[in-house]
Amino acid sequence: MGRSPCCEKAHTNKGAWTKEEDERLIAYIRAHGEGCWRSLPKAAGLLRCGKSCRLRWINYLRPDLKRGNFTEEEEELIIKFHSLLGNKWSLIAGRLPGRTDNEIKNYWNTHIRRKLLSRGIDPTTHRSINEPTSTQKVTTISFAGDSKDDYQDQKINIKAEFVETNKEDKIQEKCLPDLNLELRISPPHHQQNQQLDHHHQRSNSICFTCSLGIQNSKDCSCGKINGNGCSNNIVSMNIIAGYDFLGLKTNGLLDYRTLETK
DNA sequence: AATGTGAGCAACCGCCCAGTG
DNA sequence: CCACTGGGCGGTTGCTCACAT
Repeated sequence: MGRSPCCEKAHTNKGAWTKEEDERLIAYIRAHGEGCWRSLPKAAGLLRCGKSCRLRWINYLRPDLKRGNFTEEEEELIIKFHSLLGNKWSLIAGRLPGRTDNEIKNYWNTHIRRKLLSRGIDPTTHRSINEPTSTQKVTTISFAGDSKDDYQDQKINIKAEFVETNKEDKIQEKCLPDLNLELRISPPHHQQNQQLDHHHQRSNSICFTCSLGIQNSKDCSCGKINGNGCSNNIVSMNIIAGYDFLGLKTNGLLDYRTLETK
């Protein structure tokens, strides 16, 4: 028995949504809320695929959407988040209220990408296009410890050194914060806190989604919101430099716990 | 006015993953 | 443990429109 399709394609409309379809979808969700997308089209009297309904609602019909051009601030944020997260449009969208992943993705591909290229910046790596690849050295990847219980000994140190070899690098240095990343396989969060307490360094760290200001995210793993604490096999990133990933000055350490190993 | 071309964007496709029985 | 489902995501497509020729 194979996987059943999400809808019967022969009996579904495709292409642009009509005003009537929009109104039906809005009316149904207002009355019943967002529920099972698979059964929604039939219940709402729409000849559409459930996925299509979901996409239409999330990207265009949701009442909290902000329409119109992106501001300079939003554009800067997108560039900075993209330099950190890559094409994780949904994560980026979570940081920009009223914007959808699809909208950001389109804006990136049509505007920002071209703008960066015209500035001589590779939109994928956020580094100078003319920059020799040899200038970036990744060193010191070490595994230590063989006890399963000793998480501290399972630390993986990955230090990225951006070696300055020409004038372009000096320009690049101004564009990107200087990151010195320490990645580690860490113990469960409560264990780590105990260890920190032991050293009189109680952690007030928050997870990545919380640090981005995303409220009630399902990705939250720090327990500040859902109280679940952290899971095993977490890669945490301590940004040791005096600037966070947005290039903003910071005094303390940032701890990003949701960059989990998969 | 007709045609060509490129940009912008809405929508679709297919894959992935977590949840469930 | 496995099969299946629903939902989510990123990549891609193709339509529309503005502008140039």
